Order: sequence, then structure tokens, then C-alpha cells
Amino acid sequence: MLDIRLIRDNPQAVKAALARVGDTTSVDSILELDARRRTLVGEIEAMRSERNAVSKAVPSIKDPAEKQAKISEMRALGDRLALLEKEGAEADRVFETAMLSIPNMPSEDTPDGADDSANVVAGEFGTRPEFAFQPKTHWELGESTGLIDFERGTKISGTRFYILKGELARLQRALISFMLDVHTREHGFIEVYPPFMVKEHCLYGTGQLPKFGENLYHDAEEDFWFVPTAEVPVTNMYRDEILDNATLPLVHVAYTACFRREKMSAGKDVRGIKRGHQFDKVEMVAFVRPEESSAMLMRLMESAEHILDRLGLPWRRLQICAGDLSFTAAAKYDLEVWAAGCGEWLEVSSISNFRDFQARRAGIRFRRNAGDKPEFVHTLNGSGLALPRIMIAILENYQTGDGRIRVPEALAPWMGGTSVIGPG
RNA sequence: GGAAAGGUGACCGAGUGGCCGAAGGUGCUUGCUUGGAAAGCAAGUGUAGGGCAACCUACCGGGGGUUCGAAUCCCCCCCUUUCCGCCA
Repeated sequence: MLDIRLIRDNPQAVKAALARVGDTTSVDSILELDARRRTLVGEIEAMRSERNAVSKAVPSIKDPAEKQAKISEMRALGDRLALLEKEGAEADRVFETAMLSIPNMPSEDTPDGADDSANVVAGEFGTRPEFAFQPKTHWELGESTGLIDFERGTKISGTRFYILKGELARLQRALISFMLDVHTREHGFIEVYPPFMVKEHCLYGTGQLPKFGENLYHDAEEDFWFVPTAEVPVTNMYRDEILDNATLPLVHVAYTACFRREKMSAGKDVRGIKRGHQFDKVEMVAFVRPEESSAMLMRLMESAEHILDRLGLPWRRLQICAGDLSFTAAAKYDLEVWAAGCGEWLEVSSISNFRDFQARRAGIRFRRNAGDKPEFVHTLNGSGLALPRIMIAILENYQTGDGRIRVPEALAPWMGGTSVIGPG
């Protein structure tokens, strides 16, 4: 959520910023709603003030007739007030919903561009593997080795579900432990294991609601929503809190399964394990002082890149242009890994600086010094990393040609020394 | 799922219709004291909205109701704790 004061005081600047993400109408309409709301607030508060003053005086009025007259007067005022309050509440509700529907403003250093074709490749790292044979796709390898059971996955849960088996299931488990261990022991992040289901208000806090509910799963009978990313529960851990300045910057790392309806992308990426309704991810979530968020974005990005390097995977860094930013992000980088079998760059991490956009929604603040007014923190997050596509990259890049797959050296301690998986 | 007891400021904890934005304590900040520190003493210490200065308004789990007036009374809901049941 943007700061309404900023919009009021600098409407043209906000308008210009929002135009970069393709939003050209929000500012004018929000200013109208704000003006209307404030007019009502003024009227309502004046009436309340009068009522409070008179009510306070009522017990000391001696003359019974005069006392009764005042009470009647206040009763009438109360009736008028009730109507106005109803109107005010509705104006507030409309205003709030509109505020929650305005996207974040892009950072100054975010490049212009209308869509993903304008994203900037900001570096390519590692070496793409070369093969003396035609490399197979991961779905071919998965089936030929028996390490992925697509048929039974769809049998029990439908399309876009699969079952990892044997050494590949173990590989994913090893990857999760490896990532968590590197992030906690080498990068100094604090591990948390959050709930995979949250209350609705959490989705408002991080920005999935009210606009993107169609991508979420939720329980029909109770207020439980399946998390689409660990960002949701971990960011909301501190909702409505005033954090101690000494705890900042605070970085958590969490493993969760993620659940997404992926309604929008039906028909795309249907082969293999690239895009499912359920996938695993290790996520980094940071809470920092405003002046620290740009540096933290870099730190999170480097932490994710470190994992890719350790796994010996070829990858590239993309700076996301304004038009391709997600709703909540002010700045964003994607990391993509090269998958030799399907010959594609696969997004394995998205690192975003939300600045105070989520913090304002979720009420996450800190106090610089005792006695100071609370300020909103800046929040950031980044995948570190998404598991299925890392699995794809390992399967396809580390295939040996005889139907087997080498295990990246860095994973050896987490794989009990197993260096090759597959039949034979 | 059943029963009971509770949800008040950073924390503990008073408060059953107006004198309560809320006693008292703890914590925190500042000052005094001290060679320094602890202890002690004194003062200060919620958030948000509107005017943006004085000031006004709202908030005592959430929502609704009664009333001239509600933290205090009524209704609904949520949550927590304990016991029972069920389970991993």
C-alpha cells in the first residue's frame, strides 16, 4: 500500500511512477475518494465532539425540563450521526479497497519497459555443459529412470501433480537441507518453520489479496488459505508489531511447500515438473531499516546466487523492468538456471524489494530510539531457491548419457556420499 | 468435538454506566545521587486519523445492539488457557 499522504502531496510524481508499471488511473480516483472520505470524517467528528461535550454536561443540569431537552436534542443528533457514520464507513471501505488495489511504485533504478521482453540480462555465470550425445529432457529422464512417476501423480491428484521416487526424492530432501544449512551457517539467516496454512488477513498483508485470489487455494469451511510462498506466513509473523531497532536487520529463511492454482497459465508448461500446483521452496525474508533495503536486495541476491554456484549450475541474472514487476515490488531481480535438456532458462529465484509497501499493509514497524515515532520497516524476499527447477537443471545438466545422473559435489554430505543416481 | 475460565497499554494487573486513554507495578528514557556502578529519589513514557498550531476524534480481542453517554450492560463471532475426548 502506498502512503496516502505521499499521493496527496505529490500526485504528479506518483502518477508518473505508476504510469511506468502501466497504471494510469489510480491517482485521480484515489484522490477523489480521499477527499470525500475526509469531508465525512470532519462532519462526523464535529458531531461526536458536540455530543461528547453535551453528554458530559448532562448530569450537572439542574432544571429537569432543560435536561430533558438536551437529552432529546442529543437523541436526534445521534440519529443523524448514525446515518452519517454509515456513509462514512462505506466511504472508508471503498477508499481502503482502492488503496489496497494500487500497485507499488518502481524504484528509480528499475529500467523502463512494458513487459518481460524489456527485462535486462545483467550477467551470465557458470558454464553450460556440453554433451557428446543428445541430452534428454528431465521428463524423459524421469520416466526412463523411474525416478518420477507422472502417471500415478495425476492418478491421485490430477494434472500437474507428480511423485518423486527413490534417490530423486532423496535428492530434493538433500537440496532443501543443503540450502537451509548454507543460508543459516554461512549467510547468518535465522531459520523458521512456519504454518503452510494462514488466515485470510495474512494474504492482504503481503499483497496477494484482494487482487489475486484466483491463484490461491483455500478451505471452503474455515478461514484457512494455503500459502503460495513462505513469504506470506514469514512476513506476517511480525504483523502489527513494533520491532526493536536492535533486532534489525532481520533475515529469516524458511522451507515450505507452496500451493498455487496457476489458473492463468493453464496449458503452458504442461510437461515435466516445471510448473505444478504444489512445489517446494526455500525462501529468504528480510526486515530492514528503510535505508538498508537496497543493500539487502543485493545481499539476498548474492545469497541465492551462492547456492547456484555451489551446485555448479549455469545461471543468469535478470533485472526486471517496470512493466514486468509484480504488484508489490519496487525492484526485482530474477535468477534463471540453464536446463540443457529442454534448452530453456528456468526461473529459480525471484528477489524483490517491497520497501514499505507490505509493511504498511501488515503494520510492521520499528522504533529507531526510545521515544521516537514508529516507522515502517522495509521488507524483502527472495527464493533461495525453488526446488523443482533446480531438480530439472540437475537432471538435465548432470546426465551422463547412460541414463544416470551425477550428484553435484556440493551435495555429497547431504546425500550420504551417493555420487550418481539412476538405474545400474 | 464437550466443559470451564479468560482476552485491558511494551509486560503484569486494577477497573461493572459519566470523574477512564484508562489506577498501581515492571520495563524503558532523562535528570539527581556516586570516584564509577547497583540501589534510591524525581520527571517523562500508547497508537492512529482529521486540522496539522492550539485542539478534536477513535481505539480496553472483533462485529452488532441498548443509552444523552459504554472498557463497563445485552447479542453474535474469534482467539487463548485448563480438563475430557480424538489423534501424528
